[in-house]
Amino acid sequence: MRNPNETRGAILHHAGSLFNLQGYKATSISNITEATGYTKGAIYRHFKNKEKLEEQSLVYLMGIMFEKLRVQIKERKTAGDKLKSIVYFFESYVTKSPIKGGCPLLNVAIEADDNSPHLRKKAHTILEVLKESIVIILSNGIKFGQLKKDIDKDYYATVIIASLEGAIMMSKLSKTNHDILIVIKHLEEMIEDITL
Amino acid sequence: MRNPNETRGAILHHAGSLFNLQGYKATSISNITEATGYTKGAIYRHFKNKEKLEEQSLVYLMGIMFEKLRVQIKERKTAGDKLKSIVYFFESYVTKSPIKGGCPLLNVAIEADDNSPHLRKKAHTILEVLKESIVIILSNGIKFGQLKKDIDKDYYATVIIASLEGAIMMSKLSKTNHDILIVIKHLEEMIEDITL
DNA sequence: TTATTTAGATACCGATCGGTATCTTTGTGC
DNA sequence: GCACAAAGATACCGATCGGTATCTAAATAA
Repeated sequence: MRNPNETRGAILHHAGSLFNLQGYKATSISNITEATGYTKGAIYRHFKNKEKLEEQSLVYLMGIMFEKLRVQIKERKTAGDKLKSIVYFFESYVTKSPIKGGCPLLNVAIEADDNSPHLRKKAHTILEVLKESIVIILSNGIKFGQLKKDIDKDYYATVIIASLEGAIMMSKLSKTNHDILIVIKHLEEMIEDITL
Repeated sequence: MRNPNETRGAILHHAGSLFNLQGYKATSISNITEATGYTKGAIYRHFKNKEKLEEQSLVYLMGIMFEKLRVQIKERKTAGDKLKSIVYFFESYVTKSPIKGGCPLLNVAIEADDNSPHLRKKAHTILEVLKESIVIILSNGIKFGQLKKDIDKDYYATVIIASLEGAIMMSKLSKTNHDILIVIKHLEEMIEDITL
């Protein structure tokens, strides 16, 4: 009946959801005990303190997102289609987010930049991983003759991420997907421009 | 010696700074008493409760930003230059932000979307004002023959805001202006494309 | 079956939260 | 100069915060 791994997973799951929805600082341990049904004793057995729980929850959330994204990318054959699948993945944050509260990277970046250096550092690494995975798609696209040869990979990776994250922010405020659909259109054209 | 207007202004100023830097929920009334030198008695005389103080502080912050932006825009003659001045204004959030903590609109949008409906609503209005001011520049640019005739104004306004806000987020994590400079380059080219 | 370890519950800690009632001090109109 | 109103300081409230010490109950090894 008792399963420590399952308990730990349930805590991470619910804590991650709450952190992403309400914010890290704004979510209390009590919120998490209520959501999980476990007590403080259980939480503090599995996590040294709230700071560590925040870190692990962020890693857990991003693990989910990257896994979903990886599946989407893998389904497509060409670099252009792979890039577009990333774009559509971000649109899902708005319309049918796999995790309530939208993009965990955006959320943690805004909350953790000045205070919470531990979260900021982790978020920065996550951003680098995301950027790098786009760069790799671009590199392979060039190698396999699907994309134009002399494009600035860092440039396109940055523009894609920035405009999508910004659009998520706008869509959060308007509560529609109007803004992100516009940005998607823009990025689709941009991707077409570098496709051979 | 005693000046209620000055007191109110000082509270708004310091509260606004702290809210923008640490977050609204994460900033306590005590933080504000320490920053201002005033006591709770003074704060609660001028503001009904923390919620109202948050709202007024946001309005105060955005007032500063819009005023600075307005000056930048007014200095330029053509629509293209006016648009670029907006872009450079956003870059200043990263390199020499007029307010610590970066863009108040981005910050409040991420923190206030799910909880704090009062802040979310105000933030949404602010976003609409920002978008509308870009649309007006585009409209005037068309009217005065500086921009191409049949451009989608909403499209360009949205792409500009989204990519700049997203770039600010990225620059916050990397603690450099690398990302926003890339986005600026992208937007400069985009603006050139619609300039006659 | 029993001894031992470990997962989780319970009860509590001091600190801090937002908020308020009350008091003192300052400026103002007469 | 005096009465009054407004500004701000002080002291306190109950609730909640993150965290811990201790206890009970369940799984495991012998």
